[in-house]
Amino acid sequence: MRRRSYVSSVRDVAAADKRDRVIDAAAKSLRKHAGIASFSLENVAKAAGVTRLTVYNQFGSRRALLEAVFDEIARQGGLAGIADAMAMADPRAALDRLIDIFCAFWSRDGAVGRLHDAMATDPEFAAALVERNERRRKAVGALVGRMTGKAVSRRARQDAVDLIFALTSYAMFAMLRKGRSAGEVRALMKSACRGVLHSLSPERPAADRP
Amino acid sequence: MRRRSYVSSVRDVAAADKRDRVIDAAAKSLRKHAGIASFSLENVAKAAGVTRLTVYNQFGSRRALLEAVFDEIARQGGLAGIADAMAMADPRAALDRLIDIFCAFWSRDGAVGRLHDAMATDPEFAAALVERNERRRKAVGALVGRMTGKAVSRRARQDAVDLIFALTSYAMFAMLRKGRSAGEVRALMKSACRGVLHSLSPERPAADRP
DNA sequence: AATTAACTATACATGCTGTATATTCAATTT
DNA sequence: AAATTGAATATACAGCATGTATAGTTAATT
Repeated sequence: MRRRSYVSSVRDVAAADKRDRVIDAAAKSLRKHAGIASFSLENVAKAAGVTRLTVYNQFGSRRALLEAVFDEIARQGGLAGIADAMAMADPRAALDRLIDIFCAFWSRDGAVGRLHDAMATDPEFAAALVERNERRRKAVGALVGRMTGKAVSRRARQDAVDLIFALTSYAMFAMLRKGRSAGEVRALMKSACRGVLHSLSPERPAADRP
Repeated sequence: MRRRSYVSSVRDVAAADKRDRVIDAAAKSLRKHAGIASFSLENVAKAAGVTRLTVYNQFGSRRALLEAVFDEIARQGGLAGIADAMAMADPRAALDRLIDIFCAFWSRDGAVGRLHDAMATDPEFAAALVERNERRRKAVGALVGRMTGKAVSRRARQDAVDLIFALTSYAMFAMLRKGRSAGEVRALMKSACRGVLHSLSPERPAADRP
């Protein structure tokens, strides 16, 4: 029974500190090991110098820890620049900027790839990441909307948005990464997106029409 | 010690039969359950009416069973048409045909998606599937080669091949599937691939050049 | 000085993969 | 017909994972 309340201070700081240590250890483990399969709370706890139970006290579940790791990486990850990009006058330049931002994010930390792998085994975690990706989808949708006049059908616009969303996904980044520098991947992504937009634009030259 | 040899007949037939039953049960389990996480040899064995040990006797490991399921689906999957497609005179038409074939394959059996999910947790299984996908990569490479003259740089050709390979992957199919019929996905994939090839072709109109 | 809350130690339930051993039993071989 | 073979079984075990439960420790707060 709780009769006194006991709020904050040194206690909370120490807990937050330990929490950070656990997240760090988890990220390091994801970065180090080859597959998500070898990621376990046991190893993370050991690496962080705490008990496995402490991890449960802090995060509640494996899934919650993974989400915390993702959010921490996202927090440090330069995604703040998105607002600036969206504020640019030219929507095409803004899309290029978005691609820069997300490619930097995808390549920033190797743990990101493993977190995407975790989507395969944990549907609820997958839903959590999908939800976080909606921000990108919305951004792409807004930019495509600004680029296309009313001559373009709703359907064609939706196709373009979905295509660009897929082209700028982590899955696509990972597929194109093999044999390329990060810069080359960025350039290729931009080129591919331009191609999508090109086939959409009403002022395309006659030679392009079917 | 073996002193007599004892070859084939009713025994082998029964074993092959049971093997098929196990593969069927595994495919059904993959189709039914939401995630690859709930796929276990225990459940498969139970569903197939055999012991878990029988599964091990037949396949040796969880991974080998998954590979067997994939190969069985591929065997029934209409991939035989690839040779015909490659024999077509027009490489662009051939690519369209390839996209039809692979989209049909991706959508044929829901288990295919779960098998791709299994790549995340089992690197060796992932390698096995990647190896099976090389056939598609080679086909795309050959078609792009036939489409491009020597005016196109090796690098640009490689970019096009990788982009089309990625655009025709299961991952892309799955991403575009949401909110679309299989036919719409096919059409969208074809359109996207045409866009890639378009930006590559030397006889493109002046308006397209940077 | 009493109380609170985070952390720990330990144990347990459950489920998975993979290996080992002994046994059953129908099909084959001699 | 009798001996032999081999797939399938029954049963057990080791190892590792997640998640839960209980009781104890310790330092900050009231």
